[in-house]
Amino acid sequence: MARRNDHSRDEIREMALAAAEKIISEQGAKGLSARKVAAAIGYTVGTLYLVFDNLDDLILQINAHTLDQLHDRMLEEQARHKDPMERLLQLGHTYISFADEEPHRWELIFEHRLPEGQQPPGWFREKVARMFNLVEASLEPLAANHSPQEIKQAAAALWSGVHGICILAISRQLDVAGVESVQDLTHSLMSNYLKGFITPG
Amino acid sequence: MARRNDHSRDEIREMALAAAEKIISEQGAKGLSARKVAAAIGYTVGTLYLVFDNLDDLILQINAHTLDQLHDRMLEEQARHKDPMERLLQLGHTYISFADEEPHRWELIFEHRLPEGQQPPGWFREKVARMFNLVEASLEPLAANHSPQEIKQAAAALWSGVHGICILAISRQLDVAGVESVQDLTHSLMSNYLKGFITPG
DNA sequence: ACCTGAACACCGTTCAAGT
DNA sequence: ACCTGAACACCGTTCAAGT
Repeated sequence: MARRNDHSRDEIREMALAAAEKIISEQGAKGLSARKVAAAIGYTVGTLYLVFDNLDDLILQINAHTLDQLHDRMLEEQARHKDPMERLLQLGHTYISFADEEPHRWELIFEHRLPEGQQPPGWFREKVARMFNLVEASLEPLAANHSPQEIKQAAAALWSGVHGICILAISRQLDVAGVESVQDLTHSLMSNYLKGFITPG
Repeated sequence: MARRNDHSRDEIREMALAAAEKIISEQGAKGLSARKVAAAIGYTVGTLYLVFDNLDDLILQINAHTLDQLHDRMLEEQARHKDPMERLLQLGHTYISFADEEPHRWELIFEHRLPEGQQPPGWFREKVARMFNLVEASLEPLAANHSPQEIKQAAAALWSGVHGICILAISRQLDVAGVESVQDLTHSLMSNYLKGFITPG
């Protein structure tokens, strides 16, 4: 079973991340374990600790990758529209679609808790901020009569709202609420909020 | 260490739930273990399995209790207002306050995942529905010109929105978005949405 | 009848020892 | 130098055996 020198540090890292993502996608956060990842790439558990600080570190890196994918896709699909309102609404729909297609990986971003008192590293927080900034930037052209502070708050409200729909949809709690189409609900939330926000008085 | 006949089945159940809630409140979901709960009430692990099916069952019962408390408090604090709009807004504020005061217990309701394919029992789903119905009922007097179906959807949108704010606030992701007051954000979300929803045209 | 205590199959993490 | 394999301190869950 000795595989020494078969792979570089970086190769092992990539293999481990890919294997871990597969486990998460298929079985969710509960299905992940260091031993399973190690087995999947043909190494011993100990080897993982040469490449990651611990499981939290590994999960953080998976989440970083997921956030990158999500951000790329939001940019991509938004680029298909010219109308500012449609560009903003598209962000919400892309967010929902992604969560729907990759529920376990999407959930992991927001469910993963670092040990008490520890907070995510700066490079991770920036990836979250970047996504939020996309909402803010897309809202701006629609809200010329508002202060930057008001726009920031509105962007946070919109993102929170869409995010909440995702969470409740994934945990199937919206069934109870008699919701039929999650995309319709998202549209209703965003367009009514925007109508209220933009309309003067 | 033999405690036989010291307590009835029901007493052990209550003691275990109380001990488990304390652990959750203080240390979060990760801090909970069957062995810790057993130790806290002076019994062996095996005893817990005479009283609960498994850990998931225990957590479901904790969550049921938390949902009851939350619902009671929403009713209570709403009763302080007569104005329909204020009654509705109060629901959001109470929801946020509760999540802020009991983050770990509140999180557990929505983070806990049953094993693949299993869904919560009917009595649990009813507790979630009851909370949602409260939002719907409070929205009704404000939306006389809308169909029951539209009101249902609007209630779902409002609840999702407030819920999303809670989640992002607790996981400290709104800091990144430059939000100062969570209660202000909640007010902005609800009042702008309602303005858009109620305003004709 | 009620509860224990030990067992089983798993964990995350560390680190001396092997090649 | 690189990785292993065994160890340590934990898990959830079960169930024969003790009182």
